[in-house]
Amino acid sequence: MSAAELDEMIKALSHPVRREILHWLKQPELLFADQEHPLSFGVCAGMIARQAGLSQSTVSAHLTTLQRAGFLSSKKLGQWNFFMRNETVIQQFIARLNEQL
Amino acid sequence: MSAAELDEMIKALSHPVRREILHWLKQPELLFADQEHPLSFGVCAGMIARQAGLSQSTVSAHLTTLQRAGFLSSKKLGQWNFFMRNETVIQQFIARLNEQL
DNA sequence: TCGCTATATCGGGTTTTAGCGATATAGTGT
DNA sequence: ACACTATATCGCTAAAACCCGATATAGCGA
Repeated sequence: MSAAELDEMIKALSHPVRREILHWLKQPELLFADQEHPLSFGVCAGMIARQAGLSQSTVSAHLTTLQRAGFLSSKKLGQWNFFMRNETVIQQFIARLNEQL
Repeated sequence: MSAAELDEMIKALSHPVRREILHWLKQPELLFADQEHPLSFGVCAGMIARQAGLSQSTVSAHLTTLQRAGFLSSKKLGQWNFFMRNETVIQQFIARLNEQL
């Protein structure tokens, strides 16, 4: 993980809504049990937008930010885009922060 | 550590210069060995400014941000203000991030 | 094809952040 | 008191981030 990548990751976490999204996706069954598609695919963007209470475009941008930083991966199925946490990256980030800080 | 405090801490880390400052202060003897005052007091603002290569006022603001977030503490001696890392807070922050994220 | 849904991207207005020089505050030494 | 040093704060401009509605893209179903 380069310094530039670390920078992008920390910036991605510097917005409370993005941290919330990451947190929600830790246990999707708590908040998104009503999703029509299996949660094993991830959680689709619309449900996350509804939970956040922000506009669709705003939340889409937040998801893009989290994905670009590497914290989320996405899987496109039909017209839906499902997002899930990238646990490996998250752990690497914490470890890197631990030694870098 | 409240959610608002965590937010302030992450925002404080979201600027690369502020992360560098924290890093420099981890082993002050590597970069600030020429300080006239004992490094046990911390590192004075002027030396940090010189190292950062930014204006005095800008670096002073960065130091204030880091201090408000709790990452740095300062000790005023005469006309100098010495800054040092608050290791306890830094470790608490990492731990909190680990469980929150 | 047409209409509907889900999502991404664009354009623009508002807010926040970063940087600087100038100034204020305060300590030091003469 | 005066000059000098160290640092914080102010006032400002520039850049970045945030949010929204509107539009574009693409899949789905009739």
